[in-house]
Amino acid sequence: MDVARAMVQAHGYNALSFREVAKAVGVKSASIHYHFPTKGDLGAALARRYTDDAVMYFDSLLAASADPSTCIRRYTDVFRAALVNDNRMCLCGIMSAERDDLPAEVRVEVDRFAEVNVRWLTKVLSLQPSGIEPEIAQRRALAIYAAIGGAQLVARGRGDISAFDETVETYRTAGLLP
Amino acid sequence: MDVARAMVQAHGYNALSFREVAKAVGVKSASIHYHFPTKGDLGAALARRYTDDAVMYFDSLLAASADPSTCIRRYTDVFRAALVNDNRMCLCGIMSAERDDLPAEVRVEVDRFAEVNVRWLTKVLSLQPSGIEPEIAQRRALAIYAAIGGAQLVARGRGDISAFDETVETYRTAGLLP
DNA sequence: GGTTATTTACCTACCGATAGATAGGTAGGG
DNA sequence: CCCTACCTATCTATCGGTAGGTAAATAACC
Repeated sequence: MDVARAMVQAHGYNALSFREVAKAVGVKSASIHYHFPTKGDLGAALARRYTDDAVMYFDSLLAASADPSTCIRRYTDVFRAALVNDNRMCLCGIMSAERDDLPAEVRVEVDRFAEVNVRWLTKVLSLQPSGIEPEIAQRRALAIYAAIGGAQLVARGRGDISAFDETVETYRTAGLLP
Repeated sequence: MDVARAMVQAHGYNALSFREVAKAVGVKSASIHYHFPTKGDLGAALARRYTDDAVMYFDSLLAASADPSTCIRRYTDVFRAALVNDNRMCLCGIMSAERDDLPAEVRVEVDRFAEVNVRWLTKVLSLQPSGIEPEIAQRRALAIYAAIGGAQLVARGRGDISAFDETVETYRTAGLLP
């Protein structure tokens, strides 16, 4: 699954191949089918684990610090880390570009990732001492999620992490990020 | 080329198929190869025309109005229009997700699209009466380009144009957009 | 103007590679 | 004894791309 995840993060769901995964881990492609009968099963398992891991990490951030500014900083660092790690994308970010071609079981997991991200961001924004209406917080959360995803995509295209850093910093000074 | 462009906007470069294009226009795939010997030739031609059209339209916007706020509004409307039109993506936006797998001749065109967008946005931001340093303007332009692309991707995933509208509006009230 | 040569834009019929998926067999540990 | 986790072998579908042929339009020449 680690190999498959890396493949998708680098080249998208479509480029995920049973034969390539099998070759990388030293077995035959039929053996992968034994654990994941269809490609949709494999893709859904990847996205599910990815989202679950994210939820756990994000919750641990909130438990460690109630400061929105710090939380958001750690949040953007997660997306930054994907770029640092072999110029990869967020698994569900790159999959969402192929959304219409994904098997249904994969699509629901990709959608869930976006949902939990927005939900968590909404919660963090609501912690601000200044106070913010729930509906506004949710819109702002969606805007942040979209902006970070876009920044990751653009920075990866440029192969330049500083482009990501400067873009996120621009979001901050502009007032989009707390 | 219109058919091919629509296919890429909907499903990405990888899903672009000579046979599918040929079927849609009522010829055989070999006839497409006559005009575009390789898939890279076709993809590069699509991206080149797309970028050239964008440059022409953006320049006409600047000629029609020197007001940054109005220009940016028209700019975001271009990306909005793609969503309205069959829930499509920006051609080069979706291609940039597959950047590492693109033939070189396609990749340079995709990169050029991002470049001309950032350049144009930089020029528009520089028109602001408040005055802005060139380097800051360019960073801000990149941030805007990334944010709009991200908003388009997220809104398409939700199949909800109002998500795009609200996100752009949030960018505006936050101060990212003039 | 009429004839010939060339080019354009398509066609049929393939090729090799690769994809996901399946059937059926086998070694080994509990 | 049987189940887990692999294997070999193969299927069908689709991919980009090529070879070679053809009808019609166009250009060149006498």
